Amino acid sequence: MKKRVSLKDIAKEAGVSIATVSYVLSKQNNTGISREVTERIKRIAAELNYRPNQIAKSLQSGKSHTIGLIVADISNPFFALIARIVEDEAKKHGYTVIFGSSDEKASKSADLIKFLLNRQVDGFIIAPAEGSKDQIEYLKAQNVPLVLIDRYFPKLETNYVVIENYLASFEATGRLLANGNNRIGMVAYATEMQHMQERIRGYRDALAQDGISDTFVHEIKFSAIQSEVEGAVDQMLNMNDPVDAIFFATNTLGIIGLKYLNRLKVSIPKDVSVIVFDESEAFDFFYCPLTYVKQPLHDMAKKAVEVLVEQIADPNKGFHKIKLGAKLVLGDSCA
Amino acid sequence: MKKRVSLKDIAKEAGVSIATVSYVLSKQNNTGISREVTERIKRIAAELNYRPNQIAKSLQSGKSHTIGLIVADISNPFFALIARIVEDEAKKHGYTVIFGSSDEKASKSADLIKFLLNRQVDGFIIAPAEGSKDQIEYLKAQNVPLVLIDRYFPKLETNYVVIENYLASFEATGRLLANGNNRIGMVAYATEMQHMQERIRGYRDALAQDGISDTFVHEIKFSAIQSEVEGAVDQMLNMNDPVDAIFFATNTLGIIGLKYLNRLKVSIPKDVSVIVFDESEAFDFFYCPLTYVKQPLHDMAKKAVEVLVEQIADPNKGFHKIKLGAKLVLGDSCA
DNA sequence: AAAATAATTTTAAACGTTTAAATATTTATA
DNA sequence: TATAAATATTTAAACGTTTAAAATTATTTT
Repeated sequence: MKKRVSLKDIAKEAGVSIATVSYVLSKQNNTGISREVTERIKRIAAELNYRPNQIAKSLQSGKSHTIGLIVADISNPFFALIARIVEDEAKKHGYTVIFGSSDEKASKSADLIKFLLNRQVDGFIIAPAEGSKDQIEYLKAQNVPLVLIDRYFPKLETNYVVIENYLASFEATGRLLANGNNRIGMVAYATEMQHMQERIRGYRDALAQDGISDTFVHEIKFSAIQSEVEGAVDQMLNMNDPVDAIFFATNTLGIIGLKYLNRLKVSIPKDVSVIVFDESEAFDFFYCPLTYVKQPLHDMAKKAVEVLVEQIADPNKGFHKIKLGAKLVLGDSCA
Repeated sequence: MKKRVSLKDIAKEAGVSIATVSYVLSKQNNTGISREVTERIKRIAAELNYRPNQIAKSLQSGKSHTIGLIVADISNPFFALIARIVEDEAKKHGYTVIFGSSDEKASKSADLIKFLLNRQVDGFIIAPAEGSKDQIEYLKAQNVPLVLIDRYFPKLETNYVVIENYLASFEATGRLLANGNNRIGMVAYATEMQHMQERIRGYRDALAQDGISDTFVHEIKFSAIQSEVEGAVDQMLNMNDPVDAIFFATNTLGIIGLKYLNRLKVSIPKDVSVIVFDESEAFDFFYCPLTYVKQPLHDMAKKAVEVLVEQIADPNKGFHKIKLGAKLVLGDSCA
């Protein structure tokens, strides 16, 4: 790689000191450098195609103007979209994004955090994995600006931007009930993470409010999603008194579950009603327009960047705890 | 943000010079530092939770151990998957990834390249946008290691990892012909980029080889994808002698086209046959299993990282020009 | 024309690291 | 016990930037 042009090169060419060049090039105006020298330096900088070395700037300023984004999996459309919005919003504020995928594993998350800290990111946006609470606490203790997204730890004071999982789930389940279903199963992830537990609680409370005591929650391990979802569906359909509705707690669970229901030739909503938390391009091709919970992803990601940038600028502002509402979009999948 | 622990802090604590600490901590062994001092320094470093400042290392070494990834849109599953694989492969080689989305615009691509150069990335993996040829030439002239992915410029000597677009398209079109279709339309993007032109050429040659002179290529502008795809489909179906098959040249075009065909209640493959270049989660929900071209995305991304890392290590190795085969996966959508 | 003031430019240190070269210390050899 | 040799440690410069403070030069003011 060709040696990059530095202030030194410009200084030599212009016959002035490095400092003079720096003043001219890094302050917008009023630097006390003469008009003539200013112009000469600017001309030479342009001629030599000077590009400031951001790394040197970072070392000097202690700011990298970089934010670390940690999600479960950047190839999951849910997170990919978040990443895209974070990228755009961050750029608006002059920040670059370095991302990493934790695969929902605390160990990978820890590696990523270390890695990104070494690279001196100015702050983090994290969709925390289960068991990563101590990592977040560590960052807090180090006063590293951070915003949790999508999930958070209720017992930990942090900035976060999440959605009203309980309400959304309560509403979705309520819709199934209102449509006459009363044996409603739920397929969720096996995780203590609050967002998932809230979705389950919303489901349970909705049933309880209707005086229904039979709940069927199937918690799926990340390590064997497909087989466990299929097992859960099998179980729910093969009970003595099978379910008449299934509520999938995420995008991925819904896709896998619906694919399996297709394979079983279970007809929706005739044989069983379905609601999915999250949307997906894929659902547009499902023969039956789905009823699903639409998360305000754009707002969530945008807000997260805003909060983070604010925290970086002034770490002593109080915590931002933001819960956004989700919308139940009605299709024909729960009759 | 709390002041980070530096070599200086450790040195002071240990009563030795910074250099000694550096030798102990950065060389694995045989540094000529006494056993006793070595152990003391290591202990103190651990106690203080020392983390090397990667930025300072980068400044000193001239290597950032970062690669820039530029794709059209990170939220497009095609690129999101590439990003994920690049991330994983890069990490294996000790590299971090900074990504950016060009939205197929040369101007955005130029901004991104500047931005990433300022951040001293060691090299680039780029899915180049139309009109970005001069940017790539500039990077070449500056001897910045780079690998093009998915697309390339035939007249420009660079490293690239792409697929055999012509062959794949030829084969796909051949399949439509073999199944008895002979009025075959194609929906592609309006771009001079070679990958798209090759797909169109493959389609044309396949028809020509069968002695069919009626070709219907609709080139869609990025600025109005949905309306133009729908217009193209309308036109193809409302001709005097309508098409009996449609070949969508990408993922996105296919999804939009199929959604529209659904809305028109056009039945596949009864009313019209369909093949799509690329796969998508969404296609799994389409009522008719699709015949599609499956790209070896994993190999492509992995190879791109390998080539880039090799180029960074030794920029004088010759260019790697890699074309991977794609596979036609048979469904029931072309009868 | 000297002194005071203002305008311009340079020096030098700093950010945190690496590393060649110099120096200091210990151990071995004669 | 000098001296040579080997071992251990430090000094100093460098990477490219910023910026306070010092120095220089030019312009006013008396």
